[in-house]
Amino acid sequence: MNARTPLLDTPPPPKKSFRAQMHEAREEAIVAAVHRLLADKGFDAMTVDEVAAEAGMAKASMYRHFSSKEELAGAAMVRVMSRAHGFLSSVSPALSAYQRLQAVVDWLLRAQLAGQMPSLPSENSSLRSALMVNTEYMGLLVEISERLGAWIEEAQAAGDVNPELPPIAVLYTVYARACDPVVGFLRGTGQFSDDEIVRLVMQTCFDGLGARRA
Amino acid sequence: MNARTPLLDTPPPPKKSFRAQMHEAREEAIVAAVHRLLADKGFDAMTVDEVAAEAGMAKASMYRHFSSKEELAGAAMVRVMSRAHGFLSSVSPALSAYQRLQAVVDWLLRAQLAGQMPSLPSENSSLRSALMVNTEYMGLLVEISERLGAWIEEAQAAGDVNPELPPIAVLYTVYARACDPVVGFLRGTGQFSDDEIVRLVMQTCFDGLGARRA
DNA sequence: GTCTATAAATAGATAGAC
DNA sequence: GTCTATCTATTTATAGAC
Repeated sequence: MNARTPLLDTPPPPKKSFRAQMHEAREEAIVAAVHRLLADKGFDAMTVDEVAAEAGMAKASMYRHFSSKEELAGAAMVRVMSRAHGFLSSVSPALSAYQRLQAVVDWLLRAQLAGQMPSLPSENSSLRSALMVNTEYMGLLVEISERLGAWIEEAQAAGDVNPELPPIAVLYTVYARACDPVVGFLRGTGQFSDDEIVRLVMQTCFDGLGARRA
Repeated sequence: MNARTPLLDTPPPPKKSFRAQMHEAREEAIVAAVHRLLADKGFDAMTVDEVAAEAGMAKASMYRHFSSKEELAGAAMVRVMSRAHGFLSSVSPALSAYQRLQAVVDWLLRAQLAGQMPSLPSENSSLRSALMVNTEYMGLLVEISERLGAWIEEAQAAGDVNPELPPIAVLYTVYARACDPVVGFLRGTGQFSDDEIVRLVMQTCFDGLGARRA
């Protein structure tokens, strides 16, 4: 395909009717509600009645947009992954790979503190299989993983990340910060500010519990 | 109280009727089923019908032993805490505090790998409040926390655990290994043995992701 | 004490009027 | 397209016979 035919790639970009805008606004309200409830109580405990109530519409109307609870959660997860992807793109390439990874963990922890990190069900769930066949979700997941994977190998080559660790283990450890219960535990004590919590968890994540002897 | 009056502390220890033994055996079957299902799918997704089926009895019979789903989960959690408490008591006092903490994390990770670690619901759950008023559970939790807390401070005094970290943060980080999703992720790849998974997670836990420079 | 049968409430999902 | 009203299945929990 020729680069001189952009119309074929982006047909009518600023051509949204009023109805279409309303449609998107309502869908956004639904996804936002799912996003919040998913972070608040998880997929199993979330009910579609709650979602409809929080989105401010009738349940049947909601089902015109999304045809199942799994699809609702999928849309919310795509939103989360989109934001993560957007953040990755915003990280300054001037930073070292190690610093970029730290920025990612920082972002994940702050997103969790802000109540924006959905808690997915423990494996063996209907949601897991629904997400696996969600091409938009999986595409974002793969792209994020590849980008982070490259950063990890770069940081290992630079001697900043322990080169003995398999990159996949480092990647999963970074991902796991998105649902690290230590964040909630520490906040529950009431002894720490959000900044302190982020600092503590980041320190244990990158430096470990053990003392670093000189 | 005099040490020469043990009967007052342990009234009729080996005085169990056959019926009482059957009673306990059935209760154990129930708790074991809850334990397994809780680890498998979590509290919200677990149904009492499943528990009764797996325990091999009618649901109504089960309700004679435990009067609610929360109580079922509470009993299973008490069992988990009892095992943890028993493990703590079995750790050799000859080990350094740091080594004892490592033994605890090792035990938690292997328990999770064996599918014996219940996944509790994300805060704001009926189970949380039920556990908070379960005196047996809370008593075990406090005792375990105090013992681990002492080990942590001892390890910090010895210069083995980073003394800049608040002990409570170290404690929570240790606890969190019981539900670390990295374990399941790594197993899902099929690339690592259980021993390798334990080694990798323990390394990231105690040494962090960052390289340890000489 | 254990069972079968059932109640009572709630879940996800749809019908059909407007 | 949105709503009210409803369906169907499932869930927690109990009644009552044995």
